[in-house]
Amino acid sequence: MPVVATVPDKPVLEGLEEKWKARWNADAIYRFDRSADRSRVYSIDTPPPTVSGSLHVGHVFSYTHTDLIARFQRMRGRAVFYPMGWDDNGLPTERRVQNYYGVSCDPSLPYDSGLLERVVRANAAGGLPDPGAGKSSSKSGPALAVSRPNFVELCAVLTAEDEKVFEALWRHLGLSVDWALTYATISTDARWVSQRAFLSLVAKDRAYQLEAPTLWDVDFRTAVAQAELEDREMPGAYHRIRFDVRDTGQSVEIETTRPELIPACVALVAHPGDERYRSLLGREAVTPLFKVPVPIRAHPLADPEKGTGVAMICTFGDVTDVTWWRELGLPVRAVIQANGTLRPVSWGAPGWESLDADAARQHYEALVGLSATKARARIVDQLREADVLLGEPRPITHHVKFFEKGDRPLEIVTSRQWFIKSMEVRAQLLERGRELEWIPEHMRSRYENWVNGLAGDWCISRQRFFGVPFPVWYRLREDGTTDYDARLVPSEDRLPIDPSTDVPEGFTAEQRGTPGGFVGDPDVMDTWATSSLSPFIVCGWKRDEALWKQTFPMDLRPQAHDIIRTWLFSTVLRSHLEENVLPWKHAAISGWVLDPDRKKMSKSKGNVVTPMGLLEQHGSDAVRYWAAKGGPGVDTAFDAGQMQVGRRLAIKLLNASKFVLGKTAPEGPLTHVLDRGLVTRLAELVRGATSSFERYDYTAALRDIETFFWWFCDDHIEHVKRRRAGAGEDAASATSACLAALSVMLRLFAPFLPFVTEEIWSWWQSGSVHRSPWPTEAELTRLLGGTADADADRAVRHASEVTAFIRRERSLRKLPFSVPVTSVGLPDALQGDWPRVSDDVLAGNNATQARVSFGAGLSVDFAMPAGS
RNA sequence: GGGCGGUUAGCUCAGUGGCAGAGCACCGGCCUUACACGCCGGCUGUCACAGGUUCAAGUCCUGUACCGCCCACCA
Repeated sequence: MPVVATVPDKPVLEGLEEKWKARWNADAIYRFDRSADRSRVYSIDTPPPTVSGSLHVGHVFSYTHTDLIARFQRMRGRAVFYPMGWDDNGLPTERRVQNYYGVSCDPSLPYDSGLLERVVRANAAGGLPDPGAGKSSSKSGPALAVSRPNFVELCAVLTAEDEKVFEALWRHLGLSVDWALTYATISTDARWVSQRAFLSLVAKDRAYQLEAPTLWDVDFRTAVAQAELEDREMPGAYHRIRFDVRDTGQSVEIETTRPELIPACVALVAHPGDERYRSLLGREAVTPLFKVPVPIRAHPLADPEKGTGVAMICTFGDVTDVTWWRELGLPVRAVIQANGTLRPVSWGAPGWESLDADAARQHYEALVGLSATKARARIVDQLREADVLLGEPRPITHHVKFFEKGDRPLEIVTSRQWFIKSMEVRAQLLERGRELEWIPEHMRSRYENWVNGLAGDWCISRQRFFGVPFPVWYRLREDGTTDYDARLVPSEDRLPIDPSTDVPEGFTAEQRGTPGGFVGDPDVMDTWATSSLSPFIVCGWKRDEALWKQTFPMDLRPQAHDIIRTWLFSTVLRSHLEENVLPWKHAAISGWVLDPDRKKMSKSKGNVVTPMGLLEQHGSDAVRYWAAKGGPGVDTAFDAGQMQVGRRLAIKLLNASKFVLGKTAPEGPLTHVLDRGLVTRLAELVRGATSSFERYDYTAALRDIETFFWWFCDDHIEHVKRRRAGAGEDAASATSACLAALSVMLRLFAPFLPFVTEEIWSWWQSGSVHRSPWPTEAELTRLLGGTADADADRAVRHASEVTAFIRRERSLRKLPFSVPVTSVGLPDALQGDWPRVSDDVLAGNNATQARVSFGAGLSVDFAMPAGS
């Protein structure tokens, strides 16, 4: 049957995105097949981007990688489960909503059902601000205090707008997501899963609440987890300070970078083996200024090399202080409060005993209410006046722990928090990490590094508003204090709840906050406590048993390497604790996009190109081409040049396809050796590309496919085009081979260049190329009569060699193609293949009249133009 | 300080024991009937360094240097 193709006269790339993204949506070609058997399903745990930030070129890069795999698996016949999520939960959204609507959250307020409409209407004028501009664009005037449910409503309204923009970009990029599966981390579903899974952990005693010293951000006024820390280099100074040793007339010197914590000092410590201080152990020192007697103790963590070898233990200056405090059984004498300032204390009262309470009061009065930094400057003056500061402070730079989103160093504040027990399952988590297939393999060590370095259980409570609330209330005693042991939890069918407005079973709303009544847990969960459940959210855990069986454990977790310690780790943990299984088979870790200076592209450097602008400038296929060149886990330079190359490739595909489809000669069996060689080599290409893709090595697949395609255009087409223009058996053979090659190459390119391949496919095929079967060796060898044709493959190589030689000679002699070849000399080795390829090779080189002879090597002569 | 990765052409990179490669850039030529948004060709190397294993090393081993990342490091 002759091919009927509708080929445009001048095919172009412009407009393909608009045309095909609409069609794919209308035809639902990426819809997940709910009837597919588990063995046929390929499920992907897509990273939900933070919608209150901006998508940048790094997202385009890594999400393309996932899409390449999704498209390959789909064409291989898998029912691909490929949802998109939006991370709209957490601090970034909270900040953005506060600024945008001029509101602040007050969890003690009752829900106001009319507030949403009023606030949104008041803000209706003017477009949405730039999502990235959150921090600086705060509204003037006092913030309107709203209840937590109202605040969450506003978050939902604003993030819905952001999500539309994100979705439009992903569609334009050609991600083959099933948009019917989209989820959001603050959605009812996600809150249900978070609360249900949390209650499950509590029931299994895998989660607990504890009042303990916790890493604390004084600006956000919330606890933070180990995974959210980062170290920053800060200027600081060593202050050498003299403490008197009680009853001896001796003194001892310490060095500290935080002299403002002297009022919080509870002990001094030295190494047990440090001879210099052995005689002091067991004695008491007296803190300067505040005259508090503190014990001098020994602990192996005290480093004789640091400072004077004696350290001041404060509650709490750093995590080592916490260790010392706990292991030495020391009292708490906390001065830093939640907002980072020094709180008032009663000198002389229990716990604040002083040998000179008046002096302590007087010195401390000047410090109360000051931030740590200001208090430090003040106390240095006091120490100097008291003549206990030895020498001047010695400036140093040191590393200080920060909340990754914070602006001031973390403090350690005692507070009541929820924790998930991760320490006790550390060994099993390491085992899970070994079970997981990492792409690339070496990323596993990042995970092991992190698990081995865990310092404590995972603190999941945050003193914020926008997030999933803890579904817990507490009884109030008759004296009005909270009885944290008398926990009230809702029945499962009420989830999700908000304990700040919902009422526990058996109570009335009036009993909230009253003696004998109840109070809701004020906190929300860490955003990772929800994100870690993404497989549970998308796969229908405890809500859709059929879907769960069909999709979980998932096949692929794609993500970047910087969140191995957070998202990947926490997901493995939750899946292990809840289902006792690894959440996915493979983890594909993408690299970063680097700017030409080899630095990670970041907004602050002002070098981020807007993704939509990029797609519009180069075309989505071209940008995808560049992205596909970056292998898994490989940081890749932003390179507009590669996008240009991708664009040219797409254009070349249009033109080559136009040529192949332009002649509708009858098809016939593959009689000609060059056609048989083409198909043989094609089968080899398919084998290699398939195996590369199966190993998630899409980069190698693309390279091989592309190389083949250019050879097809440059050599094969040039050889056969004249034969194909003729008639008869050999013309039919050429037509058949070219059509087969085109069909195969379009399908091979389809994951990389979904728009241009779909466009060309539509010229002559029905249905979507993205739903067509991935090519197989078998379909090609069938054309050859059952087996690959090694002789033909060799003949093809010889043909290309001769052509390359003639072209080189023509070029070196600067002769146009119109000057015909008069004679060709060939090595004897070619005698066997030559008769079968000579017509095509000679025709392709304007050499049809040339004399051919055999001898030692290659030679060629041209009809020299007159005058040369 | 611990761990991981990298170092190959001017640039970006591939190369998984067997003749050092691709694209870009640069230079030269060509409108040959799909494509001038094209085609053909050319130039370009201390494979970071030092040692070792091997018939054979860019590739495997040991060490060094530098770059990047992860983790730890607040007295």
